[in-house]
Amino acid sequence: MNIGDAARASGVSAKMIRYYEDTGLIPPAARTAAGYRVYAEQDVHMLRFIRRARDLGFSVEGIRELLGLWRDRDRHSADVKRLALAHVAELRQKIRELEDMASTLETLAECCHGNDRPDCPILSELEAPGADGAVPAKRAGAIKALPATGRRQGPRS
Amino acid sequence: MNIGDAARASGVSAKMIRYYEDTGLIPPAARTAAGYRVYAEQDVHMLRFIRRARDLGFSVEGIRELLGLWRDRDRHSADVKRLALAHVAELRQKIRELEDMASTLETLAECCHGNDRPDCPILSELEAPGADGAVPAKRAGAIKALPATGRRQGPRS
DNA sequence: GCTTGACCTTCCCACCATGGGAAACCCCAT
DNA sequence: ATGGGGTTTCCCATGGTGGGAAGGTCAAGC
Repeated sequence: MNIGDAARASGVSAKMIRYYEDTGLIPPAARTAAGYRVYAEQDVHMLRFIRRARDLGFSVEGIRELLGLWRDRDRHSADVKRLALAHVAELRQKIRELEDMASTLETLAECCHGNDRPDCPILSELEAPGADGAVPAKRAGAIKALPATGRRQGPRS
Repeated sequence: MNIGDAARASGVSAKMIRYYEDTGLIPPAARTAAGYRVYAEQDVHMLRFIRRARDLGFSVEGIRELLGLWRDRDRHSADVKRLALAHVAELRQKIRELEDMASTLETLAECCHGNDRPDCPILSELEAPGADGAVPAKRAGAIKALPATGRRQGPRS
């Protein structure tokens, strides 16, 4: 199986498969005499594992740990659980931050007439925040525009 | 006022002020004979505006639009409101995706004994998803490790 | 005046995960 | 043998942010 077939079968793009190999997330693939990477069902299995972990929002580093446990037949499920719950905590933290932003902004928008006049409480608040601390004090980064949802190189869509 | 002072006064790091200038988000600052950037209160005002918009999760491009409206005395508050509500919708969308991930993972974790035995439903699900579609089909990117919350160059902390 | 330390300048590099594209090569079917 | 589609490596871009080096500047204290 060539890399393109593995990509289609796993839902991980060929580009990313090479990247995962480069960064040591997955072991180097076998090669044909001509240098083509060759994949077996087992490799596709692993790629699918990775793909699903990404779908659950794990970072590549997180996946590295998950893969370690996956391959370790003597693993303790407690370790997996700990990893998973730590990730859930991160997700919930992020959700809280986004929710704070959204509700603040929504509140401001509700106060805005939304007509053809220039006065606008949203801009006023950005100019000089009210003492009510409507704008949260903490940074959490912009909304990383949802990276093109939907598998880009998935099984022939 | 030099760039360091403007940074402290606005909560935007000197690095980022230069970056915003480079990318045209803010106009080029005046310079001393020696080439030092010089800022007036008005510039700090604008930087604070930017800073607060970032705190609300706006992207730099979004801020570019906000700044345009801010500077336009003939703006329609409806345009500001539309921008704000569109951003709220983005935030809520992202929240939904993260919430899906978190709840899926939490459910799986609840089913995991979390002991010293190797069998673990979390890994099983990653290996081969149950037909219940526990793993969401869409990608939303990993959790971009919360970028160092707290103003890094804030007003003399 | 001279030194010292804090500041400023530009330029390059790194992160993370992903895609785009070029130049070259390979394989298979007609 | 030719053409089309696969593959290889390599470089570049994204977005926002920081780190750091090499060199210029300024102000305070001696």
